[in-house]
Amino acid sequence: MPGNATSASRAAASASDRAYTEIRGLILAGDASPGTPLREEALADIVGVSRTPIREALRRLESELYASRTPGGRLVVAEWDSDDVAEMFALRAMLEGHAAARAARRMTAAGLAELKRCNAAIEAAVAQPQPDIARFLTENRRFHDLILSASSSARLAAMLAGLVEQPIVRRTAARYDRADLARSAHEHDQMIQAFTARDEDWARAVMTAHIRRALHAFQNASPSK
Amino acid sequence: MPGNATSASRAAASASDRAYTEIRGLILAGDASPGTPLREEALADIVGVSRTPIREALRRLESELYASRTPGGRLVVAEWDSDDVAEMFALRAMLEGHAAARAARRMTAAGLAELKRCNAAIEAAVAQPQPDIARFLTENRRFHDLILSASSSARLAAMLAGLVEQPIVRRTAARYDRADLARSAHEHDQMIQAFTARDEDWARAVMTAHIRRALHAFQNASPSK
DNA sequence: ATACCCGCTATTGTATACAGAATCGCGCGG
DNA sequence: CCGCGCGATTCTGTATACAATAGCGGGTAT
Repeated sequence: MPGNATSASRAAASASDRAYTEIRGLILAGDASPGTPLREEALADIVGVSRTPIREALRRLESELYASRTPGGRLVVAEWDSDDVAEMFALRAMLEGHAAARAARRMTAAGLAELKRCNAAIEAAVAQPQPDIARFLTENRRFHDLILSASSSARLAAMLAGLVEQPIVRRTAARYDRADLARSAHEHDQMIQAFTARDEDWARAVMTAHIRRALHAFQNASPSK
Repeated sequence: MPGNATSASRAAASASDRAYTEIRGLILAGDASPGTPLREEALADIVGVSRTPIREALRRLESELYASRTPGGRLVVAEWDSDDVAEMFALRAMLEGHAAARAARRMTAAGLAELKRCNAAIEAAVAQPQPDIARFLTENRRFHDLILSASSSARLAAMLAGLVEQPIVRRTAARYDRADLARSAHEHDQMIQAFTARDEDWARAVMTAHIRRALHAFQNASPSK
């Protein structure tokens, strides 16, 4: 059984993608604290590729604000204060709300059926004696992705890509109690109803509320940070 | 007088930046129509740099949806249909509206004074017998940049960066008649009032209306496209 | 003791070289 | 006559080499 699951499952991706994932992982895990310089050669040694894919990964991380540039052009790990996290949630609420509104216009019967199956899986994961958080996270992500894809806006998808931090979602869900998890599923259900009714405003409002509630759950989970 | 003004004025920027600007220019000018393959070596010859900076420019253009990837990993000039342009305006309206709301909270006296001077310049440019469109565009951009910077959100700035297409703004303004231009200045003035009153919702609403009007001006200017 | 200047080193920016994958055209077979 | 497979060619992905520049530390003069 060579290697661990994480690296094995990503072995097929390109070197740039692996570099991106790995470096981002270092940042999000806190192994590289804010202000730490991101030196290309050092990272190349860590990831095990040359500087070229490292550079591409860093440019991407810079554009997503994981890293910031010093006056002299060096990259350092960016500071993420609570204001920025709140801003990320606010932007997500707006953009995913917009996605939901678009999706309400464009939703197909097949897409709707898939959403229902997906949320049924979420409800099942929540209903267990010990809620299955991992399952919840997987299916929750899928639920949101289905809506995003139903919105048929590549631009929206691109903008949201760098905004939906799974580590943040995970931390949020980890603090959800059963009632919160059930509420989430219920909100998803409301969205399905809004899609069925093709009511854009309703869909937008439910999605916005859904994400803003997540913001406050996250803030309660880590009050000082 | 060697070279032209454009290339001369950008000679100091890095090779990657020049590549980005030049390639984007080719796309926006229509020299490279949608579907045209963007081959790295060919572009390297055109721009006069090696493939490395070309690659960085292309990754950036790809992330901003100027280019899209074929199944095999080749880049081609992306198709921009009227739906996508409308979507860009919609997103701009949301995001700049959000920026205006944040700015209303954070606006300083100095920032407000600068906005007033800026809009005075716009009004002057509009009031001339032959409205000074170039001046209008410069100061208009500055006006919006001032608000964005007053909003103090690096993330918002990053998201809007790829969205505010000067060529589109230019085409829009080119079709504005004097009344439209005056209306623009008047809307700016309303924003200044909203900032003075620190009324977030007002600022957001005026900004949203401002940009949505621009969308319709743009659509009227090029009805078939 | 402190502030400034100079030279060295570390680090990024750019170019080039090489390897692997995808596409296109040709010839073959149905 | 059309479809399919296979090889040559083209293109991208990655590694390495070279150039330029920013930052740091030591040394010196005031």
